[in-house]
Formats: sequence, structure tokens, C-alpha cells
Amino acid sequence: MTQPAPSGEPETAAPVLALVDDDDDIRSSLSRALRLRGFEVETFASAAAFLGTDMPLRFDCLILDYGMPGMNGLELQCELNARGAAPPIVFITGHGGVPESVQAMKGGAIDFLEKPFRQPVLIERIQAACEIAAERRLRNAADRALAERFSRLTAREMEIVERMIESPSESSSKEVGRHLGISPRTVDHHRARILEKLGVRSVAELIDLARQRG
Amino acid sequence: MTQPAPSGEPETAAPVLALVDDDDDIRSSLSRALRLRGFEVETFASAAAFLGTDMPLRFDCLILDYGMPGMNGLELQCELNARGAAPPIVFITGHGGVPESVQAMKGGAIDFLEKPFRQPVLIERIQAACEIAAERRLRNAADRALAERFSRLTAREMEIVERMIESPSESSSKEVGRHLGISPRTVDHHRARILEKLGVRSVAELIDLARQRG
DNA sequence: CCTTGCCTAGGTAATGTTGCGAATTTCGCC
DNA sequence: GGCGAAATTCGCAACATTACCTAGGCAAGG
Repeated sequence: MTQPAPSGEPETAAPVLALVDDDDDIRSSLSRALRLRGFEVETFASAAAFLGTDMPLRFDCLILDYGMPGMNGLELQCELNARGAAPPIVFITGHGGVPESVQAMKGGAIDFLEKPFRQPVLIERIQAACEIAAERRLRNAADRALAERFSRLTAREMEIVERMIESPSESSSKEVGRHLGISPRTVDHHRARILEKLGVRSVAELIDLARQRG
Repeated sequence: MTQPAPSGEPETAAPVLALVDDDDDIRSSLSRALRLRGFEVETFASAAAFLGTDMPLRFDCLILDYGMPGMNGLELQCELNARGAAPPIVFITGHGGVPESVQAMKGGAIDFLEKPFRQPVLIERIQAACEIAAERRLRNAADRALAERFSRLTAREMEIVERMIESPSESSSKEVGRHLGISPRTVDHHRARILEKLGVRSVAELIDLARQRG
């Protein structure tokens, strides 16, 4: 397995980067340098080409040229944000100024470098961005796993869970049952299923888990 | 608890701004314009002068010149961040470039404008920053209120709370007592005090509250 | 010395939880 | 339409946990 070896550390896997730049020289030289550093790089000559891929979400980090013909980097960032997918972005720009960089940063960009840049600097910034990406991905994975567990609950069970989250102090079977117009014993049964399905062993853990999800 | 929020002044009224700039003209003209827009403004000719005030935290928003003799705006931002107090900052700069703006934004700045700026634009940005400030203050107030309630707990009570948070599934008196080497009765007593002091009515609420705090 | 606050604990009554068992309804499928 | 699986509903009784009242030992401070 190719190891990125960013600082001699054994990473879990090679970070996958997307390099979007209309400059052929930049694409070839930068991607080569990045591959030498252990990254996996895919290049795109335009924002449209990038959006045209079936899965723009699979990248750990985007290296995005700001000034491109057609859709520029900032517009691409806005488009991605609008789609709800906001991967860590490192901008590189030839003619951008302060307003552009500020807007990009406000839009959630991780970094913003001017051309000409020194490759070691850029690579170091990308490394940092990938670390942030890794954290985000971990959290996203955890969230999805959590949502998946909750999706196993039936409608009634979900209703009971929501009731419990809403007012934890009244999450006893008696209270919940009274509120839903059913017997406390039934709530007992449902709650047992809920705890079993979610893999928790107490109401406190359930509340805790449900709070993390929203 | 020193200030029970006197109910005579509407808190929502005038955002209090700090304007730190070594340029006399900027200070006078900008502060005048801001006051006309309903802001309360205090001006400082240097970062040192600002830090010299007894309370640099009372401002809703900082308008900070980046290039100043002595400590510059970015250093002041770092200093404030190091002190744990990070008020919303809007930078204005005469000679700063992209790297400076990026670093400022990374440091938590709300905005970054270049001189010469058009006053309406700056004021609009400051307005936006103040809204963010208001949100932050609300959250901070809630956090402090929470911390204040927790500070009323004794050492032993805190220990029990931490034990409960750590493993909610084993937060029964029996388990906690066994873990701490004391009788379940004693844990009962402590827990009753805890619930009373924190104003919650169940262990679930306690866990929920404690999780919000950290 | 007395008061105050904290930690400790027992006993009893109330409350909540769980296991065993079972009826009715709903839903997808042949 | 019929059939089986899953969901929802519940009672009863045993078990576990918590709440409430009470109270002693201990250290700090007036």
C-alpha cells in the first residue's frame, strides 16, 4: 500500500485529493508533487468537469483554482455548499485579492494561497486541510451510523423516543403512557425494544444518543 | 451574581464598538459615522491602549486596523484569543494582503476589509458582525449560568456527577456507590442534593445538562 | 463552645422496571 | 382472499431502584 508518510506517520489510507485548475502546467506539476508525497490526486480542468463526476463527495480535500473560465472557484464552492456537501477546500489563486479570499474563508474554505506559491507551503496547508477532513469524515460516519440505528425504530418507538427527549424528567413508562394514551406496560415493551435496537442499556444513554442526533 | 441585570436598560439597544486605529482621521470620521448609525463607539489609538483598558471584553465588536505601529491587529487578535476572550473582529487594513486576511479569518475574524472602504459597506459588515456577537453572547451567558450552577456542587457531588456522565448505564446508586467505595444510601443522598442544586428532576436531565457543559 | 457545612449511613414506603404470557391489529406476500 | 411475520397492545407479579425521614462523625470558623 502506498503510504502518504506526511511526517513519517503511518496514515490509515492515502488522502484523495481533487485538483481543479484550468492551467495545464499547474495540474501536471502539482499533481505529480502531491503524488510523490503520497496523496492520491484526480485532476479536473474546469469546475464543470468536476461537477460532472458522479461522486464529487468522495474527495478528502479540494484544491481549487479561484480564477477559471466559466464557473470560477468561488461559485463552485457556493454550489457545493448549496448541495449540502462542503468538503474542505484549499483555494489557489493567480489574481484574486483580499475580498475574494475573505469571501472564500467565510464560505468555509480551509485555506487560500496566492500564486505563485512555494510547493512545500501548499503541501503543508493541504496536509492540515486533510486532517480537518479526516475529523469531519469521522464525525459524519458516526452520524450516519447513528441515523442508521435510529432508522430501525418503528413509528411508535420513534414517537416514544421523541417524547422522552422532549422531557427527560417525564420519561417513565407511566408518564409516557399517559401522554400517549396507552398502558405503561406497553411503553415498557417498546422501550425494551428501543434500548435493544439502539444498543444502549439505560434511558440516560438513550437520551444522550438521541441528543447527539437531534 | 454580582449583577442581577437591572431591568431599566434595554439590552438590545446600542451595540458597543471598539475602534482601534492609529490613524486620527479614520478614528474621528468613522466613529462619527458609526455613532450616527446608532452605535456606541470607543476609540483607541493603539493595541496597547485597548489592552490597557480594564475591560476589553465589554465590547460587542472590535474594528481593528491591521497595520499599526507597535502591536498590530493580528497580534492583538492572537493575544485576545490566548486570553480566551475572542470577540467578533472586523479588520480594516491599508497595506495587508491575502495572507494576512486569511490568517485573520483563520483566527476567527468575522470580516476583513481593505482601505479605502466605502463606509456603507463597512457599516453593513459591522452590523452583521454585531448580530453574530449577539448570538455568541447569548450562548456564553447560557454557558456561564450553567457553569455557575455546577460550581455549587461539592467535590464529592461533582465526583458522582462525573461518574454518572462517564457511564450513564451504571449511574444507579448501587453501581456508583460500589465504584466509589461508599454505601448506595450515601450516593442517594448526594444525588438528591445534585438534582436539587441543578434544578433537574431526573438523572436523564442531569446527564443531558452535564453533557452540554462538557 | 457552638454553628455550619459536608460526608456518611439505615429503614421504610413509594416508585419504576422487568419477565412471563397473551390478544388484537397491521402489513407484505403468495 | 388467505397466511404468516411483525407491530402494538395489555395484566400480573417479582424484582430493583429511588425518595423521604432521620442521624452520627468530622473539620472549619466565629
